[in-house]
Amino acid sequence: MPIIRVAINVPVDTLFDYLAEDASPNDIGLRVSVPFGKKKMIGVIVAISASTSIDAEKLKTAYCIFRETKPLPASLLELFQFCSQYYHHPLGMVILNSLPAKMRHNKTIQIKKPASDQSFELTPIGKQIDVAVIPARNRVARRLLSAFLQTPLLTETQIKQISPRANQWLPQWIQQGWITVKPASAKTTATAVTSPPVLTTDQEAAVQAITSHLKKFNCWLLHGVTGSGKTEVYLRTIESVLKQGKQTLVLIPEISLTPQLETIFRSRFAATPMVSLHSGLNDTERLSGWLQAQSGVAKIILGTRLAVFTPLPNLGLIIVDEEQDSSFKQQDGLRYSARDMAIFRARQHSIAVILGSATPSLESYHNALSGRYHTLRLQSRAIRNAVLPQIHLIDTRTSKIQDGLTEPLIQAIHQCLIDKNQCLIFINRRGYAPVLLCKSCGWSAVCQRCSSRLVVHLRDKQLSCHHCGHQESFPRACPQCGNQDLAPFGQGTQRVEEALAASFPAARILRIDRDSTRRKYAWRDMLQAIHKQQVDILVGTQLLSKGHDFPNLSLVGILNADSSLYSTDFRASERLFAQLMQVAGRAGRAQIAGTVLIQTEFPSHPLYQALQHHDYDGLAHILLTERKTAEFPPYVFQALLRGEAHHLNQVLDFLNQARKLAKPPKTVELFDPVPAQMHRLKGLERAQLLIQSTSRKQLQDFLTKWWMQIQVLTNHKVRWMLDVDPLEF
DNA sequence: AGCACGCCGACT
DNA sequence: GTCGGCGTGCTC
Repeated sequence: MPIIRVAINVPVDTLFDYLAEDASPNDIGLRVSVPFGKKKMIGVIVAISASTSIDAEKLKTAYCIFRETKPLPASLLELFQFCSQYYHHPLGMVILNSLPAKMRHNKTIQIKKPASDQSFELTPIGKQIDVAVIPARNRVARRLLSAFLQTPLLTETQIKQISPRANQWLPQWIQQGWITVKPASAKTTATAVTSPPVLTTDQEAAVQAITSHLKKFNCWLLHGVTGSGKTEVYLRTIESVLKQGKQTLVLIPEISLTPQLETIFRSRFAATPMVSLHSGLNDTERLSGWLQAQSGVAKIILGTRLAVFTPLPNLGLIIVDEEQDSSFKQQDGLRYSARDMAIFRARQHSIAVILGSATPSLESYHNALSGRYHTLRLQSRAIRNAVLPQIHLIDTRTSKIQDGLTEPLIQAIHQCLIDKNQCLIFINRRGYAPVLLCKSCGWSAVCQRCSSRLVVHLRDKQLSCHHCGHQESFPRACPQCGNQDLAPFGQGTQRVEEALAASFPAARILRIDRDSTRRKYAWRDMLQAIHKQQVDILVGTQLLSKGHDFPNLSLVGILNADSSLYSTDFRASERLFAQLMQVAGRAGRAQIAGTVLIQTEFPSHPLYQALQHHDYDGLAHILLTERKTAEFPPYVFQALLRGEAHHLNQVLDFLNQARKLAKPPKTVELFDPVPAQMHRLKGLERAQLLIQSTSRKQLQDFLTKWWMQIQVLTNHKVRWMLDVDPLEF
């Protein structure tokens, strides 16, 4: 009887062998129901074999193989294998976590017939029905009828958008003669197809370059400022891939931007089946999208990072939009980078992958400089000939600050309100560890060993390096200028909103952050309010920097950006620049010339200088030089051994034990265990140990051996894991 | 991850 | 005597 080798969602990196009477090599990649301990589990068949090393009495028989869906293709299993090895995460967990929830249930999948997407039209009888006829408690029915009364012709998709259960009323209404069914072909008249714009020279060149090399692996770094028309390049390349009958995978960051891009894509490719896979979907919707992708029906797959693991039988192109965005790296469990997995997939299939960004990650930029990636630049703003925003710096050492706002900024807001334009106040309120800073010359305390910034520990008047563990005591005065007024840096920003309200009592102020957008339709409602000009001043944090066009926005004010300038995280400057570029891009996209005002204590800092001149390359070179001398990525490859337990000492002990076990080659360097930046999280103390090497291969080989050694060192008090290419420390 | 096994202390 | 605490080890 054949033996199947099954990957199961358990935290042990082993495959489990089972007897399966009816198994054949065609079943590799299918789901299988198996007995596991006392439980019934679902797994995925990854291999088939005639023999096994497992004792005959231990070997059990699989319950059944689920054959109602197509198996996962071999290339996808290969991707999982790579992912499991590279990130040191059990294969079964990698595979099963990538599947839609319904595929993880130990049940057969009910494949519903594909939606015909027929339309329904209100009849003359229907037009005379008053909404009040429907009992008020049938809220969905009322909404549906009012929708019909507004637009007499609705497609099934549109009806589903009103409510997933809205279609339950359709048969009844057809019987009552309120509505009639229209065949699907009638639909195209309802959606207007937008005519593509004329390409700029840069766009033309980019499209030309990519489309003429679609059938071999190439990584294209599409580098263009906000508004330079990256989306149009995506659309043209996709068009070319569609002509070959192939699928395109489009990965986007984890933000509320999905619907916007989806709308653009749908209106351009109205006749093309497209699915979008993001966290807003319920289990049924996700499964349906996934199945359409897997069957090859869906030609465009738009999704967030998890979508990189979707089976795509006919993949022709991958696009990673906003490639520098940190949400492409998962921050718990399997800590994979969807961007890097996308590149691996493109290489597997010998196809093109486009990394799009206005401010590429230094890793990608470095790869482009070294020739591993090809750069495509989009220089000019393509949209309506809009000009780049004017960026001005307000020196907070000379301008008086009141409740976080300077006089010039208040003046500018005032003028903006008079002109009946909208303004955005961007508050950078990320909680960074305090660093020691000289307010007169800008000197900050850095570690001699790794030039990472030292963190202030006020209790014992010590400075410590969260990279290598080095400790030293407070200096009495600034070693650079002798100033004795050294203070921990980083202030709260709570009072800014109140101050704004006090200064502009007549203005309508809207605060946008995690809390205020938590409610389901909050974000959508807010956007509508902004577009209808019901808001004068927007106050926001990180969330606001991305994506959306605010056509009436003419002023952007940026507060408290300096704290990231002196962060202990070596990537903070890179992130700040990307974020400020994005926020600045919000201003003056349409007819209005935008102005950006940045309040800072350090107006001559290279980052602000680069920002003012829209000079990404200038800053990138400075930052890369810093990274090179400090031996930080992209010049070295890193991994973290992370541990968490109830007491910090348990974690540190564990990390020290692990460190003792390690026999690293010369090229691999291990640092001392240090507490994590967020060292208390959910009641657990977290610490980590940095491993770094100039050779990715040697780092990997070392990690693989070390991982097995650590596993023997079983310590149930400490939960641990490896984080390869970490972004957060 | 679950779950069972097993070895110790505090109870009716 | 046994109930249950969680440290340890296994799951094909």
